[in-house]
Amino acid sequence: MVINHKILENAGAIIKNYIASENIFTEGESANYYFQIVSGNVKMNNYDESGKESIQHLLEKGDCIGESLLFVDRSYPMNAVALNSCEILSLTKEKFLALLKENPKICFEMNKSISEKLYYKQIMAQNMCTQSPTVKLKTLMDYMKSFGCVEKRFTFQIPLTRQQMANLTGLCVETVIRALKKMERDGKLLTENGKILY
DNA sequence: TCATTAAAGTTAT
DNA sequence: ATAACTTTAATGA
Repeated sequence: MVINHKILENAGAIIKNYIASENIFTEGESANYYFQIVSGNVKMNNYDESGKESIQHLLEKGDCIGESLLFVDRSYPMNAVALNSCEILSLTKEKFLALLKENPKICFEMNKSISEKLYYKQIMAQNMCTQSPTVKLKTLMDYMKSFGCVEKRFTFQIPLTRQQMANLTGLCVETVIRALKKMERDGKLLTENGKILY
């Protein structure tokens, strides 16, 4: 969790509820709130001209959404969409910035949060340029696994659908499936009724 | 080699 | 039930 729940509520944050596929914000809007997930999952995405979806980030409980836009005078370059029922704490930009000014510890946590997302972006930016689909998927899965507690081989279940992995890497689903099968053949991962163990 | 299209099977809502 | 996801196969850049 980036900011303590109580602190946020004391600062004036309220809980908003969202249903699956509901937009939290959309591309082009200006950022007026700080959002932090209490429960549920959220994706940040874009669509290209042909309608193909690209997923920027997948977020879960404790993560904040689009916080970097609160520090620059720009509109959102992507959408934030609830993947399931979500409870999200929201605090106005003004109150959020005031909270940071008077609380260095929270400010530090915010830096950590933004840096973590930047780290992911840096890894993926390089990844997207690499040609090989297996390398792209390996990089993505290594990153996901780095959050898992257990380090044993084939114990971490990738919490993504193949469709999501395709949208995260810019590959098409069919290529993801073929690449994963190849990796399974090469003993890089295990599969258990569709679930990927890495 | 990978994307695209199509078609069919499977899972989740 | 219906939509979303998975898989296989054929074709083309």
